[in-house]
Amino acid sequence: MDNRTKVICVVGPTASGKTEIAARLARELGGEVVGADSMQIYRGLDIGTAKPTEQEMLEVPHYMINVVEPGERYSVARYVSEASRVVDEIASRGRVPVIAGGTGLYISSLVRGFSFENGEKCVTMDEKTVMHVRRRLEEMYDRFGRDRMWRLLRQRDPVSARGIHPNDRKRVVRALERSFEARTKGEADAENRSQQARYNALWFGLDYRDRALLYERINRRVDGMLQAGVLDEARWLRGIGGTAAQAIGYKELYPALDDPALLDECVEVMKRATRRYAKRQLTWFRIQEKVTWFFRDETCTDEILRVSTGYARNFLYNQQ
RNA sequence: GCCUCUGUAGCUCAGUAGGUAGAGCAGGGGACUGAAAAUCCCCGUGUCGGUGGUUCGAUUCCGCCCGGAGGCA
Repeated sequence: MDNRTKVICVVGPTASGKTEIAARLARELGGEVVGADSMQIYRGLDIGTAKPTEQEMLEVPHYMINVVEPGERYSVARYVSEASRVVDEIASRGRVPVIAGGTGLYISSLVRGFSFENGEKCVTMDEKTVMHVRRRLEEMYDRFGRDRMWRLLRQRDPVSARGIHPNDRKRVVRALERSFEARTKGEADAENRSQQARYNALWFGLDYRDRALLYERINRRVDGMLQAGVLDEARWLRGIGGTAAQAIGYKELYPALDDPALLDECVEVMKRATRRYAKRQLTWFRIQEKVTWFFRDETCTDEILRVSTGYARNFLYNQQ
């Protein structure tokens, strides 16, 4: 008997219509939406991250959106701990958690219940120390070169080294950081992998059979963001930084803030970055999760809702 | 109408002193466990405009035809 909490997940690339489908699906099922988007987490990044509208959020409760200030650092670890509390709370009221978002790492980690704790009696570095060690390791990487750093990693944490390319500075550095803590990254990963997922999830995915149509939608959406005033958001965000500064749709526009003649070029770069991101999202969901896909150029929204609601009801009430 | 240049990958172009071709961009596939909208890895066959000719062999040389650009009238 499986008594894990049941959740519905709605995933897909940007501009595939997750927001609308998730909200309507939640309404049909008597559910509430939990966002799984690393950038919609931030307050103030509204236009560029295509957040649900006020109206949509009034019609059905939304969580994990607008929860931190842009200057703050955020992470999967924090997301999993905060979002799982929200999911449990929704379920405890007898409502259905509908987790929707495009950040694969966040949603997968939440559903599987990855633990990022290091164990109670273990040595865990505090925030300041971590950042200091990280900076030192980055300097070393640049000075001594990727091969020496990768070999060092292999020595300290062979399991992680096997899965990390020497060119991937970010991961080599992160794994080395962990190698100074009690459990290495490799050990922690293996432990997480061996556990059963925390939630019993039914996955729905949105995509286009014809990739070109998705890309057209992305291009049009970017044009729409410009009209809606992303440039102002970019101007405001530029002075803030933090994890939010990584968001697509702002950093690409910075050059145009100083020289408006560069706008067209910046917009092209922004569109391309968004297209590539969409492709990465698809790769993640196709491979990492067992998703039931709906193709938006094949099935209309109402039909998708009708079918997915049916599957979801069966999953929630008739199984086991 | 005449002269010159030009037609090669989705786009911009390189190249073969005749042995069926390669870069950049676009694009495709993949990895991913405390930064993830981040970070990283892999992937280049296309009637070389069409059609005749020379040749063992033509995308490459020659003729004609069809596009495109410029110049002269």
